[in-house]
Amino acid sequence: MKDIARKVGSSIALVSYVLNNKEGRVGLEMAEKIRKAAEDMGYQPNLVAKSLQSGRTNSLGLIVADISNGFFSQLARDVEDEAAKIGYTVIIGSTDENMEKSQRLTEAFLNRQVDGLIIAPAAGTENQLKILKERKFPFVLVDRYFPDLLTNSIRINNFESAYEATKHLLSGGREKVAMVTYADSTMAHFAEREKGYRLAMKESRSKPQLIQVSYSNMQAEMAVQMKKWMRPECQPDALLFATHSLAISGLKEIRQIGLRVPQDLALLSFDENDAFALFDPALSFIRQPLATMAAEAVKLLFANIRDSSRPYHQVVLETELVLSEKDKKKPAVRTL
Amino acid sequence: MKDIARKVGSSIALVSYVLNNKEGRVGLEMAEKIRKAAEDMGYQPNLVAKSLQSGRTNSLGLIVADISNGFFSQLARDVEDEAAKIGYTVIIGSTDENMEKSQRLTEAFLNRQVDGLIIAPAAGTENQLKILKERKFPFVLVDRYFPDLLTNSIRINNFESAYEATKHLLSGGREKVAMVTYADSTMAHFAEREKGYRLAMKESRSKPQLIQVSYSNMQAEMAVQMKKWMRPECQPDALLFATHSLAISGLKEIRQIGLRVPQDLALLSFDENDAFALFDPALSFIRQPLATMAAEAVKLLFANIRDSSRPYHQVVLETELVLSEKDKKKPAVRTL
DNA sequence: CTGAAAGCGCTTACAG
DNA sequence: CTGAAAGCGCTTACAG
Repeated sequence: MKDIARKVGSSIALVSYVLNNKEGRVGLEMAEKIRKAAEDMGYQPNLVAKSLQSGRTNSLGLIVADISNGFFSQLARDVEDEAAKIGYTVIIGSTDENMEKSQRLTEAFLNRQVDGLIIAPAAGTENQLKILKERKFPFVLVDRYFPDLLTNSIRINNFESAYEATKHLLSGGREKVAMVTYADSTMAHFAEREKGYRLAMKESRSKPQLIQVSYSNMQAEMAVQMKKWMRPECQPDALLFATHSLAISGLKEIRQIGLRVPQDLALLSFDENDAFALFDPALSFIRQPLATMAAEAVKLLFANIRDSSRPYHQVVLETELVLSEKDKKKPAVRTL
Repeated sequence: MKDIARKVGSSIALVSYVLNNKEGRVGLEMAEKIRKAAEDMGYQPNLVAKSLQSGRTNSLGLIVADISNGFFSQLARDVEDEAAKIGYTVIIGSTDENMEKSQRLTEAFLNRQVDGLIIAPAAGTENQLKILKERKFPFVLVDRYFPDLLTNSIRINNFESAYEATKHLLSGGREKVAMVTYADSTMAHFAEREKGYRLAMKESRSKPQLIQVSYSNMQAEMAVQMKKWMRPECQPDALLFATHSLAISGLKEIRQIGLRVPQDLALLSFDENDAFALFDPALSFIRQPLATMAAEAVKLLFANIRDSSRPYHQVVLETELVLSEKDKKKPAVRTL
């Protein structure tokens, strides 16, 4: 800008006005000269300087468990596209479900002066969120949330989704439907999925059975659990997976053990994944509306950025039970 | 910093020195007071101001085709981890293989004053890269590269990988190995994969056969192509997929058509994917060393940032042919 | 219609 | 050992 001003013999202020299209104030002739010089010299604004001045960076932080996880990478992509529409850039960080990493990421992003955060919070991060609330810093939770902490949030109807999915499995003539979920998870969205499952089981007078593995040692524990449960004398006849990661991990073991699907075992999972379509038979699954989730998250966040004392909004989205061809056509019959 | 200075009754300069541990110059007593005040007041540095002053943002831009693609999301995760080690934050953008989007992203990232870029360049973006070169802006290409444009780059040995993979398919008693790749792609890495395939075919006196689909309309074209080629009279007995996206798309059609793997068709793909392990039989694949790729990319970029006239480095990494159990045990026999 | 000046939050030579 | 000052590249009241 300094160079442009020197070249056309004006003040830096005028250059700023023209280049920001605030030129009610600037002479037409001068404006034209400035625009031309800027073009010729290939002027590109320094957004860092702009941010320091304006207090806004037009960037937002996205904090997820793991960006290499297909669920979050798709969400990230959708957030990227939504953010781009309003001129925002996205910085991404992965917590690995670890409180300390979450804390570090949050601080790093705040220091970088992001205008807001979209967070799929890790377990145990309520306090970090509370502090953000107290500071009136704009953020929106996605996927997960804390029932006791009022914030902006986007989530799916976890309870109903799990309930319907379990009902579907039961309606196929299955009785011993087990749910595969995370051990020792305190996250409300998993608890709700479990509750939905339990209610459906209760209504059909079946005994609920959880198969649990830890997040950090999933595959090894899945191997142990599957070997333990998939013996003829106690074997479930259907499994509901709480996430696609659990399903993929579980499918590997099921394949290994040599169980037949759906004869021995019917399967249904939360989330969508290429592997589900390619498994034989294709898995039915609960599709989350990720694009909508991203759009709503960005919308809420942006509204919160504009008005930091805006009331909290909670958006609950509906899922879709996507049945594979085989699941649609032939209600399963236990053949064991 | 101003508040801290006022509270302890020092100048802002001193606060800066102490908080940046450059305190050979500051009295011990004063230093201690400042540190305590900073702690009490919960001081967090404004990195935007720091960046404006220093001319460095400690952030890097990662430009890929699509962050929701498993290959790139894993790469992004590895880059994130490597960058974090040296205090860098990663901004991610997706080009959708589109030149204009690539241009916009590059400009946006430069305006945000990223210290450098890691780019999986889209076709036709040589000129954008040339401009970066002329400006001596630090960047590193990953995955793809342009043979006629000397830059920092990390890539795999595409030619040899495809050659070995094709050899493997041929060694199983197959003859009509076809390669599935992108139509009208001008990217060198795909050309090299094709060359490796062609050489292996030539050496075994087999006729090469390409099956090509476009990136933007992959699934629909894959359906057409697969129906066209997978008829008994002309059907290949093995397929080499140039990327995991092509493989997943192709597998869906193969499943649809009802071909038996490996009896009718042996399969092998570049890249790794959960779906490969869960397909029956599990697919053999060419594993790219993504973590190493990310580590080398960040290392090269960082060296380039420190020394912008550093000579260009080209790193070529080796891949690993990962054979599924079935591929290892029984060499396939044509049973059609 | 235009310019000089202050300021965003920090760093760092410079002078004492 | 410490403070006053200039400056990073921009924006925007203010005064003319």
